Amino acid sequence: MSSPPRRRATGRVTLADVASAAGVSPITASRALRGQRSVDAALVSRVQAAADRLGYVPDPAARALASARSWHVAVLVPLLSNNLFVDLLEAVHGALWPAGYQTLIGVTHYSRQEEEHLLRSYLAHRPAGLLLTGFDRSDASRALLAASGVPCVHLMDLGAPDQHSVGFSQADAGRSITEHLLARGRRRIAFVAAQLDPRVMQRAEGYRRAMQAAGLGDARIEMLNPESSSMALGGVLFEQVLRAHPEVDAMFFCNDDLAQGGLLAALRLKVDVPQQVAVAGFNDLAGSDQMLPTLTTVRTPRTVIGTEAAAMLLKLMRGEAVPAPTIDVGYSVVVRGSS
Amino acid sequence: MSSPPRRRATGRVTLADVASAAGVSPITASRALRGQRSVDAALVSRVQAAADRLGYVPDPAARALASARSWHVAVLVPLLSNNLFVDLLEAVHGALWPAGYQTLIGVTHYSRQEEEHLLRSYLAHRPAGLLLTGFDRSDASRALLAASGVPCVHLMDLGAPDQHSVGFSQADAGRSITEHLLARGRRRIAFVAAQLDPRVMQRAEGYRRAMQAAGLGDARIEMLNPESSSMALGGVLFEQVLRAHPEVDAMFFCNDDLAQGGLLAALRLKVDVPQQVAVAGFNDLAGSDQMLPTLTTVRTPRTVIGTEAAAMLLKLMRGEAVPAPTIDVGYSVVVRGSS
DNA sequence: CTGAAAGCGCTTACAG
DNA sequence: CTGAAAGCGCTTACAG
Repeated sequence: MSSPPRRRATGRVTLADVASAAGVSPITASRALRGQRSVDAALVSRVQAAADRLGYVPDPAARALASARSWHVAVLVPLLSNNLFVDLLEAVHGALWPAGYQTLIGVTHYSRQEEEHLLRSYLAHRPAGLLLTGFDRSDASRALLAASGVPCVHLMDLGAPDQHSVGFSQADAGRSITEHLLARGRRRIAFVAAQLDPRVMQRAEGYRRAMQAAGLGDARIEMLNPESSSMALGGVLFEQVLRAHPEVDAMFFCNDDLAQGGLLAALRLKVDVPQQVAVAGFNDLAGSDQMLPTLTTVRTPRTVIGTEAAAMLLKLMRGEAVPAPTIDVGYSVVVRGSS
Repeated sequence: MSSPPRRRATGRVTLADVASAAGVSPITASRALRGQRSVDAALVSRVQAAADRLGYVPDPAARALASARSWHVAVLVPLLSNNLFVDLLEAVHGALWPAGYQTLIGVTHYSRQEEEHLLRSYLAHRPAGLLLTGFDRSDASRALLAASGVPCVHLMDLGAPDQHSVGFSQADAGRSITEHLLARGRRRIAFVAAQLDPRVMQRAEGYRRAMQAAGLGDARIEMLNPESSSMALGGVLFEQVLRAHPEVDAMFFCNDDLAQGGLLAALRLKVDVPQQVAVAGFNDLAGSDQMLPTLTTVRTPRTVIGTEAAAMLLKLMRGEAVPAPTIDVGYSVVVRGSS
């Protein structure tokens, strides 16, 4: 005497339901729905119709388990409170979603440890791909990545040819905006920075190179503050620089939020910008074109970075070849009223 | 003659590996790892040790498939480019992550259709819970939600008692800030808005009630623009209002980014704030305390909303009772230099 | 081009 | 308190 089958029905419309409604086997239904060739066109449309009629939605968990892969792409960014990364994420999502991938967002707060923790967790989900900001990570993170074999593209910065990356040279950009200030006749140029993450320090390096090349290596003034970047901090630093170095005739802030804060502090203190001191920022964030005076800055093409990185990752996930491991999207100096 | 078993090994350390290493059955290992009572303490530590030694990471897909539930919580917000929602997300994530849940972020761009699409997709993943912004959604979305039975908490706004929500009265907040301007002696108060989403329109309603109550119902001036909110648009609207209604002595902008743009336009146009026209915003976004003059606004406690909503959802997901379906976290009027 | 069988890695539902 | 069996819903690998 056999007992009745123990069922654990979830009420879900399954592939088997679709298959029997269409009068084919589950495998054929699966292949038809996934658009695999080698299925008769007539069958495909019959399966498609049955799926539509029944309101079939594939179960991602079952799919992931059976195929040992998923349609998740994890994107790790340092912060969400900087619009830069939001723009990046929107672009990534906009490119990945139509291709059927789901974007998982992780925030590292510029911490190697948090990144490692997130990586471990996301990797357990067998993501189809990974998008990481920059190259600064722990050895353990690197090992996890290598062991996972998950395709990975790095954002914002340019890496060695053995790694995939889409970005631009942060150092060159820092050099260019400094050269712009030099070309405007400024000599006592201060570099003012917060956060001090690796990309900020590369901009610092660019600043140093430009000053050196102009024979002003000795005149370098750097105000480096490890706190997180904000308009309020920008105002504070603006004052500090002027107090410590009244001779300063220009300030290059490592990020626009600092620069905007600096510009507002200048208004408050009635420091004439750009007459007394020119001001430049970095990233061209929202509002920079609205300031008084409008802010000279470096426009960083994060939307392009997001789109191109997603496209590269899509290729890698499909096992296709990518033309080049590194895409340099460049940057541009936007000259406005503050310099 | 039986053929060899067909294996599809993924190289993963599985629960079975842990179990055999610990000398117990997979079920016992599973229970031990999940911290279920009814497992001998000695066994628990043996299993734990084996898991640690082998570097076992549970497979979320297998877990989701077997248990018909997941550890995903989907959060749908209108935008990421408004810091308000970023703060909200950080708070939600901060409360959910330690509890073992993974936050999936979806962006609706204030579109009912996009929300419906996202909902359909996320629901296929059997999320453990859902966090939605506001109450404005399509009938199809409502039906999907109801049919899914997934616990759901609504953010930012207060709903009917049959729905779970954490927020505050947008209308009351709009009324309060208008009353503040009235108390300062302003009479020709303009309401200036963009985006025009439901919460903005509730603030408009609060403005109207306050004006009505002050006997100024006829003096209402409303500048409603459906474009998305930005500092640049705030500047444009500031000018438009002044041109169309030179008698205006105060402007209540529905969001701080607009108000900041208005303040900068005032500087540009040399309109004296607050002497000639007072300015108020909404949300107390980054930079509002840095403007010249500093911006009077409504501080909205989005971090509290995120934390409380996550806590409520956690209870619902565990099947626990919640004290009340609605939590009103309130708001406060922050009076600064612009009014 | 199509399908019967087996398996992915876990947990539920029954037993004892 | 512990376990053998079955099942979750899909896809891979092998046949034909």
